[in-house]
Amino acid sequence: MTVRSIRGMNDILPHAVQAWRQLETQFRDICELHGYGEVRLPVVEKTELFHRTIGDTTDIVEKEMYSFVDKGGDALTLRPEGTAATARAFLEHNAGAEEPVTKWFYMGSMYRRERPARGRYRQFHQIGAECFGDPSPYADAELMALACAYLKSLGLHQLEVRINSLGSSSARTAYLSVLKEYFQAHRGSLSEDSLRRLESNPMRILDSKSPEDQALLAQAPRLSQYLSEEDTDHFKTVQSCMDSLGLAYVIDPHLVRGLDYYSRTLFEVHDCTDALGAQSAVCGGGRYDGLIPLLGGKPTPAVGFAMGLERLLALMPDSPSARTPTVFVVSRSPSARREALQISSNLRALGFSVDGDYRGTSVKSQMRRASKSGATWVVFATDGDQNVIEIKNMEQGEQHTVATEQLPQVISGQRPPNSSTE
RNA sequence: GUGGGUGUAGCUCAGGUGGUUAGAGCGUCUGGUUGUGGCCCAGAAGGUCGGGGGUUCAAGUCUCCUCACUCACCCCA
Repeated sequence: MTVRSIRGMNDILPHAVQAWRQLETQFRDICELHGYGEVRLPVVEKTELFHRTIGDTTDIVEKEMYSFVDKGGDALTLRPEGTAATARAFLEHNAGAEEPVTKWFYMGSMYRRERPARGRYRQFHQIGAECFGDPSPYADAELMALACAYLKSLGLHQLEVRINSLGSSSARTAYLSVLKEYFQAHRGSLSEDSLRRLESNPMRILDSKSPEDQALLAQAPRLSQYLSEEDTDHFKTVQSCMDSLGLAYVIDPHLVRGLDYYSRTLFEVHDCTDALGAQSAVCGGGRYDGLIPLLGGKPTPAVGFAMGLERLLALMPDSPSARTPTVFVVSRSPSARREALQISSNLRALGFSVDGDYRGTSVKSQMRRASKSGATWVVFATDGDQNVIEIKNMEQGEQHTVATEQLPQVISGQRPPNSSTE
C-alpha cells in the first residue's frame, strides 16, 4: 500500500490554488482598506492557552484537539482556531500599550480532529479579523461591514447576516439560571441531545434543530428581556449602524455561542443556497470582552470574526486555471532542444512566461501542447541560423520570421512582425 | 462520536439473477505522407475492480471485517 494523506487533511493542487489565492489576496486587500494589519502566528501553542480560552468542557477541547507532549515535556496543541493565539500575541507584545486600538487579521490552517464532511476537514483554513481596545458598537458595525464587503467582493450574494446580543456577562448569568430552570421544569419533553446540552451547555438548546424542542423553544424566556439598559443601547446602535450602512440583517434570538467569554454582539453569516448542506455558516463572530482577562490581561474590549475558506470555496464558481504562458517554444528536432532552452531562458529573463516541451516528441505533438497551454505565441527553435527566428501567432494562425533581437518587442506587441511566411 | 449511502482506468461512469483475455467517453501518447495546433479519423498506453478474510469448481458481482469518501445528526466557522 502506498502512503496516503491523513484523513481530513487534503492536498491542494495547482488548478485549485488559483481560487485559494483569490480568497486570500481579496481578504488582505479588504482588511487593509479597513485599517487592519496582518499577523502570522505559530501553528503550535501551549495546550493551556486553549484550555483557558475555549474552556475545558467544549467539544473542541475535550475531544477534537491534536495535543501532544514534545520531547522537552511541554504539553502542546495544533491550533484549533485563531482567536486564542491572536489574543495571546496581543498580550505578549503588549500591543495595547502602543496604540489604543489594535486591529489585526490572520489567515492560516487550523486543526480539529472532527469527522470530515463537506466544508469541514481536520486541517482547515480560516481567515479572521480581531479588533482590541474599542468597546463601542461602531467597532462591531465596522467589523461586520468588513466581513460583508469581503463576501460581496467574492461575488457571494445569497447570504444572510444574523445578529443577536448576549449582553454583558452579568445579564447572561442571570438569564442562564432562568433558562436552566425552565428547561429543567420541562425536561420530559426535551430531545435526547438537548437533555445532554442541559448539563453541558444549556444555551445551545436554543439553536437546537430537533423538532421536539421547537414548541418548548417558542415559549422559552428571551435573553433580550434580561439585557441591561447599556446592553440594549449598545445593540440598538449596532442595528442602526447596519441600517445606515445599508447592510441587511435579521435578528436571531436563538443565535448563541457556547463559550463564556462572548458578550453583547454576536453574528453569523449563512449561505442561503443548499450548496453547503448543514454547514451553512460561512462566518461567525462577535464581541468577546471577557477573553483577555482569561489570559491574565487587564479588561480589554474586543470584537472579531472568523471564516472558513473551505466553505467559501464551495460557494465560489469554478474559476479556470490561469497558468497560461505567453510563449511556447517548439523544438523542430531533438537536437534543437538546447537552443529551445536558451531561447526560453532569454525570454524569461525579460519577464515573459515561457513553457516548452523537451521530451523530444514530434512537432505535431508539441504544437498540440502549445495550443492546449493557451500560449499566444509559438517560437520555433532550430539548429540553423540563430539571427532570425520563426514565430507563430496561435490566435491568428499567422507565421512570421523575425530578427532574433526583435523577438521580445514582437511578442510583447510593441512591434508588428514584418514578414510573413504563410 | 451515532446512523445511512458510495468506492471499477488520471477524471466521469457502464458492467440483470456470480461464469471465459473487465468496457465507454474525456484526458494522455503516437500517427493520418516529405517540419506546425485547435475540428475530424486511426492506433496505443493505462485497472492486483479501495484493502483484507470467507462462501464457491468459479466473485467486480454474495458475505464479514477494515479503510476512504459522502449525507444527516452531533459540534462548529
